[in-house]
Formats: sequence, C-alpha cells, structure tokens
Amino acid sequence: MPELPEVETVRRGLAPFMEGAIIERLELRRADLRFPFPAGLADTLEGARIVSLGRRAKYLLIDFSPADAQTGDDVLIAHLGMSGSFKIDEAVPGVFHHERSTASAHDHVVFHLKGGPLKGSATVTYNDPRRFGFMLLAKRAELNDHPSFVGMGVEPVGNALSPEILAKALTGKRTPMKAALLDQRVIAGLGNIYVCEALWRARLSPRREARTLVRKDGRPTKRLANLTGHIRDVIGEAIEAGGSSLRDHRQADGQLGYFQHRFSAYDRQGSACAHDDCAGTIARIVQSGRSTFYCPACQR
DNA sequence: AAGTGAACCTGAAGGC
DNA sequence: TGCCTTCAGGTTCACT
Repeated sequence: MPELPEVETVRRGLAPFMEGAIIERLELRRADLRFPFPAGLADTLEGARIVSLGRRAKYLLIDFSPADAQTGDDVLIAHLGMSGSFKIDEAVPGVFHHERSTASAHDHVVFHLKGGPLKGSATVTYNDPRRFGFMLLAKRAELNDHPSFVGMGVEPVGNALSPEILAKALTGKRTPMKAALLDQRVIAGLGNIYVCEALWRARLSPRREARTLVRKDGRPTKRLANLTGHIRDVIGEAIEAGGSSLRDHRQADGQLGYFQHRFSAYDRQGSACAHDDCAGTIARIVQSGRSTFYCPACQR
C-alpha cells in the first residue's frame, strides 16, 4: 500500500489503540514475510508496553519497554511493502460488538493488546498478500545506524527538506528526475504516486536529467526550489486526506483514504492535463521498470 | 560509480 | 467460463 502519507495515516490510526497498551500475545502465523521474523520476536514483545508509534520515511516504528526493563529500549521496525495493511478489532466489555472483521489467509501477524487506552482488549492484525513487507527489531539508541536507515535522505515533511539539500543530492546526477526522486537516499518517503504528482505540479519532465536543476555553483535553480514546495505540499495534502486508497486499501480503522480522487497525473493516462493553460494529454511511459505518468506538453 | 533490470509474491483486470 | 498476459503504492541485488 504505502508511500509516506499512507504509512503516516496507518500510524495515526493505530496510535490511539496501541500507545500505552500491553502486548499480551504476539501471534506469528508463519515464519517469515519478506525476511524471517527475528529470532525471539514474540518472546521479546510479549508483556511489553507500547510507548509510542513513530515513522521514518515508509517505516513504522513501534517503540516499547519490555516488562523486564533491563532489556528495554527495543523498537519494532515494520515496513508494509507493496500490499501490507493493518486493521483493528476492539472488544469493549458490555458492548455488543458485531462485525469483527473477517480473517484472511494473508493475516500474518496478530498483536493481542490489553490495557492503556483500551477499555477491554483489541487485536491489531497485519495483512500482506504479497509479503514484501517485513518486521525487524532494533535498539532505540542504534536506530540511526540500522541498515534500513543508513544513508537515508531527508523527510519531505517538516523543515528538513530544502532546495539546498536537494541541490546537493542532485549535483552531477544524470539520472532522470523520476528515478532521482524515488531514490530514498535523496528524499525518504516518496514513491511512484507522489513523485508523479509533484513533478506534474512543478511542470518538470520526469525524463529530465537531475543535474539540470542545479546551477553550476551548486545552488538550486528556481525550478528546483519550486519543486521542493510542491513536494512538501502534495505530501502534506495527502496526509490530510488520509492517504490514497488504491485497490480497496483502507486505513487501520477501515475508512478509505481519499487522496486518490485528487490525482492529476498518476494513473490518468489518456485524460486531459489538468493545468488550465495546457491542452496536453497525460501519457504513460516506463522508467526503470515502473510506470511514469506525465504531461509531455507542459512538463519540460 | 552510476544506472538499469530482475527478483521477491499474490491477486485483479483485461484480452481472446 | 477459463486461460493467458500484464500490472500493482517497494526494496535489494546482480549485472553493464
């Protein structure tokens, strides 16, 4: 499912149920996802209290303190791959609760929760048909040195992203802008949808060599500064909208995100370019094996 | 070194 | 209906 806005939506959906709760039992229904589960994962998490839910790029970070505080400061790193999702089922005592969601053959991990914000108990189930997702364990203090995060670029939300940072990352790069923005070492969290959308908004061709947006003195061009703003905007708007729901993907509480209704380029090949002053048509091309959607008339 | 393509895996959709 | 091909929001590894 997820690019950064979708993972952030998952984080916000899960946090009210998980933060402060105790993991009574961790149910692993198979031995692996993309990678084998870490040895002793269930033992480490069972009895632990979840302190907070965080996010880095497209990674969900579940921070907890085990009942045995000596071994504390563990973090569960979860990545949703292409098709991962979480769902919540809450059981409140004395309240008739129908509609416990149906089980699926692709429900691979179930967190059985109690306490904290929960009046009764809850389960949080991780479902992932393609199993490109994975879960890893790390120590909180070593998180920045973890292989998943070493060399990772800035977040596109907040103050970290600036035209100067982007200029530095793109200097000398002959790679197309599409590939450059998908590179998590440049900006961490963008994926196929939001790269297409940001380039469309900035009227920049996904085929343009990245280095052409950097001046000879290493300073960002105006167009690069403009792109920076559009990246921040499109990511912010998508988070506000609860992410994009493709192929019936849902937020953790079962609601659909709705940013997909605001796509201007992604998956819109053949339709008219939505820029007022452009008569072009959105095209689909393939770049490094993935679909790119853009308007050849106005994106230069 | 940098850039491209294949691999990982399942399901949905479209063509015939 | 069924069979086949293509494609899907990501990451990583093995090649030029």
